[in-house]
Amino acid sequence: MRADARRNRERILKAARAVFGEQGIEAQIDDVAKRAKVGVGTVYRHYPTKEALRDALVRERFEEIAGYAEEALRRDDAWEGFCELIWRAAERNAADRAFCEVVAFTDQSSIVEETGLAGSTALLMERAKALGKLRADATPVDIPIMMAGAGSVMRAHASPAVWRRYLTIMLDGLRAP
Amino acid sequence: MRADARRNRERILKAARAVFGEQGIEAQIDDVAKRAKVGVGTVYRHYPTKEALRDALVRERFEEIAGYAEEALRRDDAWEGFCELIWRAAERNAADRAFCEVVAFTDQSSIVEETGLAGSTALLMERAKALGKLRADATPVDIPIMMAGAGSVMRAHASPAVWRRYLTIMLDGLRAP
Amino acid sequence: MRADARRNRERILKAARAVFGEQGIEAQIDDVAKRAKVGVGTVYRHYPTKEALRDALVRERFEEIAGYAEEALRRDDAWEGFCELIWRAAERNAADRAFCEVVAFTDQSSIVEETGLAGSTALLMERAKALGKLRADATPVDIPIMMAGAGSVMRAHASPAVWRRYLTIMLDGLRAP
Amino acid sequence: MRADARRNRERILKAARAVFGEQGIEAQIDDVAKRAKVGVGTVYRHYPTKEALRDALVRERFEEIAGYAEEALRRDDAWEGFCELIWRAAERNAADRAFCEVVAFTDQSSIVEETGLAGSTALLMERAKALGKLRADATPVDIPIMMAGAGSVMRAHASPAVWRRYLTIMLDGLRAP
DNA sequence: CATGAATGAGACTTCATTCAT
DNA sequence: TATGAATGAAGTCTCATTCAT
Repeated sequence: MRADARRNRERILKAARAVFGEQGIEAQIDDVAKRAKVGVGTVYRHYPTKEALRDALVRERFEEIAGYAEEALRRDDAWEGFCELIWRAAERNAADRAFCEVVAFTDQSSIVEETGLAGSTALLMERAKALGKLRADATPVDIPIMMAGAGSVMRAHASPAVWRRYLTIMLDGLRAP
Repeated sequence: MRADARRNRERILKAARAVFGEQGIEAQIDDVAKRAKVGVGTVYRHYPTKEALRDALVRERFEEIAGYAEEALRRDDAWEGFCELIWRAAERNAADRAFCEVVAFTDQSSIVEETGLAGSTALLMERAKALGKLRADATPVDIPIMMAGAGSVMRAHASPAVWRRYLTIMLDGLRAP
Repeated sequence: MRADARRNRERILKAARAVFGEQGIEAQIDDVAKRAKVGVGTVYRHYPTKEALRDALVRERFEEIAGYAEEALRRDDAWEGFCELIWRAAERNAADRAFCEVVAFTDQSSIVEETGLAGSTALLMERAKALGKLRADATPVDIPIMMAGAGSVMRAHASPAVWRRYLTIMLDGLRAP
Repeated sequence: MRADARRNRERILKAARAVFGEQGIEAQIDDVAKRAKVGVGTVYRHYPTKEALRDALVRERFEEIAGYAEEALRRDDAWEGFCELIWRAAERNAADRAFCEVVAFTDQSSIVEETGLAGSTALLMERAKALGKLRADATPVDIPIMMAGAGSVMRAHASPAVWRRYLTIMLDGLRAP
């Protein structure tokens, strides 16, 4: 890919992050283009539909979170790693309106699978169960569920205190009795 | 209000319940009117904006749930009453796409307040705490939070098993340690 | 249908006739709306797609021509009736750019069938053959063929003399040897 | 012109023939470039507009047909030569969607003139008239007319039988009575 | 009061052509 | 000279809301 194309692609992604983050999935491609100081056509050249752009953003974020999961796996206490993963992911997502909307309303399990997040989380949870700290019946699907829930709580209630409270309860619910 | 006007209002509400329930907030007023066998103008006469109609539906549902809360208050064990309230509300909401979307994405606390649901729940939770069954730091805002979470889980994952699992974890998280 | 709706529908059709006639199938719906002094939405209410509007125009014209065919059937000499039909249809179409384009490039046989033009023409041709004036191997499909040919000649060559010459040759070709 | 430039020009023409032939005038320059394995810029360097490229293709074809006309002139019977010319040209054009569209909708007489096709045809027709086989009032403009008609028939009706029938009638119409 | 036709801003997307690399 | 990324006007269609009948 040519240097200028890569530069533009970056600009578009950056602009998209901002615009989607502020306005949610309803954000307009024209606004993204304007923000990126690029013609609409350029946006469409890189991402052939609005959905493609949105998915790129979502995937990017899940890749980042997959990175957190890798780090969490390196911790001694898998349960603590698990909790930290959840908290870090949530902190990261809190300001991103579109991401919250997407995970809250659509099943993103294929992306979760592809980014390796599913795998790492499964491993992490198994270990946490082995430690007797995670409830035995917890499953990897609980993660998307929590994220969906957290996403909507974040969208519906401005205050971080509210979603933090939500996560606290949720994690307590997941702790082994 | 004239008799026919009241009748129309009822028809509109009924149609709106069906249409919004099936199609979510994106549903069109025209469809509601068509279903109600009424002109769009009539819908707008009763509910000046789409939001007004949606709010009427939401309020109606919260009033129903407030009724459940009243019943729950009459039970001997407040914690059991609380759990039952949550489960009944969830069962009720599960099939209503628009309701899920609304509670998942917007703060409906004023309606919750006005319908008396806030008050009953507060009382119920106090009693459950007194029994030592609800965690001491639980607060009435946890209810809308749970509903937001459940709403999004319901929208994102078709299977009832998924949101039931979600509620189970959530209620376990709320149980006194 | 309400009086104002019918009036608008008429205005739209009239505007469409003019705009499509002048600019061909590429004409824009916005222009039709502007010409009809009506919002775009109104055009789309009456004709849900551009194609629907175009088809309405085409059908209208074929109905008119089907009327000519009825008249032609009432003439004593079927061959003369046939020729007259062709000439009248051509005169009618000559000024209509979109119609020429449509018949020149797309098979409109279903509309030809539905308007009854196919039937009348078949009858007319049978009689003309019985008189020994139309070549025995001529078939009703030759009509759309002639119209396609005439349409393109009309579009490609401004002068009426050119397409009249075309029709003359064509009809001579159809005359019994 | 440099050797590689000439080579590119050839590749572009070849690709354009294929792409326009398949998709008609609506074909995109990008597709031509892709097929030619060349950048769009290169196409535009050789042919400054889409029309220029299309015209090059049309001219090329008319030159080929002019060659047929030369051959036809060498035949003993000018009328037979004329008929053969028409048939050969038609067979050649039938598979070329863009060519059909161009001749069906635009007057290409200047190209017909420039390629010498006009001259050869005029001569051929004069001779055929002298033989008493071509109708006396036939003129060289009848050729583009027939081609326009045939082009549209070819586009509108998939089956070769249909346009062959068209040409048969047309040639019968041109035969001296 | 009821009706439903009309409105029109605004959304997404395409593609001929230009121009930086 | 070649490349192909960038441009952006323009086109189709939608839908919340208004208003004439």
